[in-house]
Amino acid sequence: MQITNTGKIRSATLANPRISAEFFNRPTLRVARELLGTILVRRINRYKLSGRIVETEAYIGVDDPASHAFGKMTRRNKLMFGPPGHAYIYFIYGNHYCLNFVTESEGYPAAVLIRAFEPLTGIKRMAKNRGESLPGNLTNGPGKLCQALRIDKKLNGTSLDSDQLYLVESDQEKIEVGNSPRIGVSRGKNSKWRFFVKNNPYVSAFRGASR
DNA sequence: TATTGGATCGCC
DNA sequence: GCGATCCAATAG
Repeated sequence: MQITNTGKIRSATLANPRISAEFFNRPTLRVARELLGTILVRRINRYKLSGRIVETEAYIGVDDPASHAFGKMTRRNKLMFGPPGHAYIYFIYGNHYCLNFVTESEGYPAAVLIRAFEPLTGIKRMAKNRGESLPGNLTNGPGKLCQALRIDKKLNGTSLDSDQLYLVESDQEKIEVGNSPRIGVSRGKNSKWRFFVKNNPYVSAFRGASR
């Protein structure tokens, strides 16, 4: 713990530790599960937006037919082949961005999609970014989350060591985790690679598909 | 160069 | 349940 010369405790020393790139250099299913409950922080200038991750999905290897990395490396997916602990962001359906974190060792293409988080700080600003007032409808879906946090292609490839986007450990008690097939995929429906915090109201809305 | 379909969302 | 909207990948 550091004390400044005015006797104040530095707030940085009180903050929970950051999650390092090593956390992501592990099997993707484990990373996807263990990301639940951690805190995602987005800093825009001096503003801090943060929330607790409550829903993720894993995309693993060139044999996963639902993954962008299915088959081979392309211009879009090449970050998935890169080093772990970086953001992979893509644009989809002509309207939305999706945020992923690259996992596993360099050369093996895998990532975890962040589908939803529970807003903690900067909620008013997230609401403004979304043009939406209902707190439960700000970040309960991958496209909504990116809109609320102003995440777009400019952050593609950002390291989680950066100050714009990073993760910190949470001190919350244990959570109950559920899993299911991934949402919105046309192939790879048999793999139950979606993970979510049970009974958390900020998990994405059910859409006929799975839960 | 043209075509096709998508890790979504909001509204009908 | 459906259309918006545009980019990336693939086929030609």
